[in-house]
Amino acid sequence: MYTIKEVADKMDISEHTLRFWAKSDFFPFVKRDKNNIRIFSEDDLAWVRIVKCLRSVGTENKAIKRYIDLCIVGDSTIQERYEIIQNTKQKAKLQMNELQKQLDLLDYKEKFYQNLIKNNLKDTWNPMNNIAKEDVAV
Amino acid sequence: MYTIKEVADKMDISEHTLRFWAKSDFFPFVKRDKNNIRIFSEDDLAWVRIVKCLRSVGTENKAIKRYIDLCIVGDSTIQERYEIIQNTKQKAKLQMNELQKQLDLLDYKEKFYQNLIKNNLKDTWNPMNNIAKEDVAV
DNA sequence: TAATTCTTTAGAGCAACTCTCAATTAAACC
DNA sequence: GGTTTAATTGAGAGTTGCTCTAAAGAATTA
Repeated sequence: MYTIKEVADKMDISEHTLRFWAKSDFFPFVKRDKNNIRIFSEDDLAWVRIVKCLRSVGTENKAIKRYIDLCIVGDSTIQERYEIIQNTKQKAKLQMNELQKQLDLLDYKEKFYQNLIKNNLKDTWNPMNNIAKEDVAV
Repeated sequence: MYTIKEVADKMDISEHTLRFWAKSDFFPFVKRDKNNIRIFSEDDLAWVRIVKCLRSVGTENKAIKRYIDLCIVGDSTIQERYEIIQNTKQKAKLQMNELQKQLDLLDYKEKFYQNLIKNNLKDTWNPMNNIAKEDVAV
């Protein structure tokens, strides 16, 4: 059993965000103690985990709520939930490819600056051509 | 030479976003034609590319503007720009790891639902335990 | 000439946080 | 027992980064 702060630390999500998510009905089964304090069970942590997962691959909060509502309905929604997970996975893979491309560009940039520094070169940039020619590639 | 729409198509960024970035002074060298229409050169595209890169790994717009201003200053800022790129690359790598973890969870979820469907099983979820036990792992 | 298309700017609207603050309660200290 | 300290709560204001709308002005097309 965890307080919201413990969940925040454990899952690396801010308390503010967890409260915002709670207010958005993302954790419909979290109980309160006699002082109205939220107490997360291990099962509740699994909900936090899937919400964090969906959110961190860009799923809109409205769609997350939809998924949660489907879970609550039960068996009859298994197929739809499966499709949501499939589509989300597909989106996440595209994000991977995109992120790798950006990493490649950062890599190129890093080497570009390394070369300038190592050889004590001047940046060939000037206001007339906007950017160093060597810097345009990739 | 490209209009903003052509840049939008070419770079897969919305016109709205490009205009917002332009208003944020991210493209200080884009010229206008006699009708005040923005004309992006190939060099300007390189700026768009690096802005897109920094943005898509989560760099704040204020920090992007700082990087651009450093570029404009010229040679004396090469070291600082190098460090920005290094730090950004590091951040992007962490994002890769995180994204891979979320992909792993989606993978697990996908198989979980596949199994339910294939074997015509019922979701063991019920309101008393919040979530299917099989669904808690990872 | 009129309608349509494209671009422009200003500014409203929106999603998803992020932060502040006052109220409540509990625990720790004097 | 009284009081400072710490944690949690909800309401609501503020922020970031878009996203969309609307009106104005050219240019192209019918």
